[in-house]
Amino acid sequence: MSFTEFQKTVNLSKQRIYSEAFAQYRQSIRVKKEMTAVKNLSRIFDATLRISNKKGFPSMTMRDLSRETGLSMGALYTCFSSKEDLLEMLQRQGRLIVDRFLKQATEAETEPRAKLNGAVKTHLYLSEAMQPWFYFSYMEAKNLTKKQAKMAVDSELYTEQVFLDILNEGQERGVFVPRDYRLMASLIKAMVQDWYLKRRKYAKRQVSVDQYADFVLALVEAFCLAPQEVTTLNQEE
Amino acid sequence: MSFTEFQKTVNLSKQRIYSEAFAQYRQSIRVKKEMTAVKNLSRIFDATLRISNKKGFPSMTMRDLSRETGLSMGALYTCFSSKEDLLEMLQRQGRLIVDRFLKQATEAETEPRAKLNGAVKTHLYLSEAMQPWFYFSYMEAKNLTKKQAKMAVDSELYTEQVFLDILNEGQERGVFVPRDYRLMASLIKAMVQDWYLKRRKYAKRQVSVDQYADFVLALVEAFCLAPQEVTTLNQEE
DNA sequence: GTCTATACACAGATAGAC
DNA sequence: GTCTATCTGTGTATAGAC
Repeated sequence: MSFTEFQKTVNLSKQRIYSEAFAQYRQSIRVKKEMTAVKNLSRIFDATLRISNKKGFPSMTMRDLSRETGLSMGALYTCFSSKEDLLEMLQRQGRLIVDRFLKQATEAETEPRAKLNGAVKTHLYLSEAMQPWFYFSYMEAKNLTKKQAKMAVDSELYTEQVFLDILNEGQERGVFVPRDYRLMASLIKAMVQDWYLKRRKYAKRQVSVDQYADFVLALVEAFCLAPQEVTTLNQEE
Repeated sequence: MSFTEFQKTVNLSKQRIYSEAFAQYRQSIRVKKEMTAVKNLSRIFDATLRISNKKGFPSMTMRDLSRETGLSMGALYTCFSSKEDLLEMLQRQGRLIVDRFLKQATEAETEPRAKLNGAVKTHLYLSEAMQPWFYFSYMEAKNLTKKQAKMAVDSELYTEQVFLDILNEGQERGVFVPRDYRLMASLIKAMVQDWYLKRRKYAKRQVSVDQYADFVLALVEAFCLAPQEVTTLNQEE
């Protein structure tokens, strides 16, 4: 799947998930009509990401948010019960989308190299399609409650584990040579993160997400691929 | 130089630089005796890093800082004129140390592979010796003034340029094969940053800074080294 | 449901005693 | 030089009119 197609499916699923978010938070939300709630919540989430990614969530005031959304303070507080509650909702709905996409994507391939390729591309595509949310989650991790922070760390470790499992399986099957794959998985994660953390730098240099993905994969394979696989690769070309 | 030796030289130079910081900020500091100022400033800087790296600089209150340093609010404000001023001083003194060490380190080697090795190790050692400051600078970049933010970005690009120059020179001399070295330099930087951003994760897994450095270098060389260099490498062993 | 006006808490900063 | 007590601004959150 190309990135453009991927982007579309993410946007579609966003709408569904906003509705689900409303259902889940119905208790803590005063607004009763779903349409109003979803419409406002999506504006609020977008505005929160825009403002927070400029000056940080703790420095974003409710008056900032009121200005950016065009809603009054009163209207804002019918959608959430506190600033902390807003953070939690934003956090949760983002993870909902991410989890859904990552789970479905890892099931497609079976061959280790194709699996690795798929995993890296899915992660990069997803972080590109939801860049503001990924950036926000990384930078505001400190402001989360203990429970929320643990979930954030867990989901990061889960990602790493996906890479690690693929690398280990590849080694067992003789596709990859023995290496410290724990460390390798961490570094793949680090490189994937750099893509959304330094989004502007790469945009300025006109590096596309596909170029980035291919480069990271080539780098990792140069280090991990067994010699016979490299030969196979050359014959294919 | 081993990391332990490196650590010592950094600590020595810290003392000198605190004195210099005092000299530089003499105008905006009310305290007159150098000894008092330096003693307090170093306590304040350390406490600021400790608190901010837990909850973020904007969420750190002056009362937090007062508690952590054991100094009263009044005493704090004799050392700096505002919270923003404190941020600027901390930022500047950190960069002073970093610049000094990076400049002196790049001059030592001439051969491309040794140069790359030296550059990566110096960066990792320095970020390890001053981990709280590096973490702080990365995370609080949003809170800096425009001028300060530009300096932070510049110094990041400078680092990348150091790696890029080494890689390009290596390619010209036939030690490295042709690659997109702009992107390669960015990824090296990303991996170096991951070391100080995820300090706890690596500590928990008992990965030492030397292990990390060696792994990153092996990964990069597997991708960039010309075939004849790999042969040379194997013969050496 | 949405607005305006306001309550209340707490932040940064300083004055003045010692 | 350092302390305690206090000023003033601004942030979150809500009450009540429309």
